[in-house]
Amino acid sequence: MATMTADQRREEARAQFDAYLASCPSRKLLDRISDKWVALVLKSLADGPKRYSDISRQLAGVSQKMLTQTLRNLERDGLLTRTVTPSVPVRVDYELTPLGASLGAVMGRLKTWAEEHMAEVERNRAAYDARAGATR
Amino acid sequence: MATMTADQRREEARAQFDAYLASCPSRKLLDRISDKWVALVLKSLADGPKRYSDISRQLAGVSQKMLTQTLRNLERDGLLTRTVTPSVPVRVDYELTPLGASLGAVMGRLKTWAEEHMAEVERNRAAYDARAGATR
DNA sequence: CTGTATCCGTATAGATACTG
DNA sequence: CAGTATCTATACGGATACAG
Repeated sequence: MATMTADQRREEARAQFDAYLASCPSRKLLDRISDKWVALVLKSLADGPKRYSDISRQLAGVSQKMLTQTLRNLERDGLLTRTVTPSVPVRVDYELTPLGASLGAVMGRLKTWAEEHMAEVERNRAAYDARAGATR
Repeated sequence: MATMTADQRREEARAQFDAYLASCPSRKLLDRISDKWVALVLKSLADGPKRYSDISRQLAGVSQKMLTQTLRNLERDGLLTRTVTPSVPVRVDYELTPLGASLGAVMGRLKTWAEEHMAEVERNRAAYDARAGATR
């Protein structure tokens, strides 16, 4: 094997790590669920199918663009189904698949942890900032 | 109460929803853990304390800037501790707090779901793309 | 009603160079 | 060894206008 500079070795290690990350299931999952509206859509659909406008009304902060984009991505991944009723005006219903529902259950675990511990995190953060502010 | 246009009502609903989101523990948690390197750092420290350079070597893809930033944020939130040993050269050790370890455990659930189901998600995605491609 | 198309401002990650 | 400071490119969310 030819000799390599430290820079070359570093670069190779980085490339390998990036490849590892790209194939890592956990990483892919995190990329998917950390989209800003995914968790909220999953939660909105957790208690049954809903129409586009219903979801839109429930998640008052979401733009049409982002809602459509989020729904499309979730449909693409098989986490929900999209059913078009060609009436006038058209009606589109979204419903979680079993796969989507099971992901929703896991997200529920996160929610539980958040409700139990985020207040402590907030306190830690405030204390840290107070210390940093005091020494400045 | 004064009358409001539909636009005004919409805007108010959006403002309220944004406020709700800002105070939602789950949202805050998701914002924190979806930082690109948080999960990896938690995992790296799961099996015991490590030095800065050790983490850096293990996560070959991370830049110094992002690693430092991630570690600082986690320290700020009380999820890990930072211990400086003023030798020459300096030595800095990072270690999960119990809070950080408990978050790591929850992340483990996500990992399990990912390992069990992400392959199916990938297949769904590929099938969806194949359909979309065929009709184009 | 349920979208699509386009533009724009900002936030973020990363590269690079420098320091105690 | 363990950072800090600065710059840049890109991606992303959001606003707006339009359409089937």
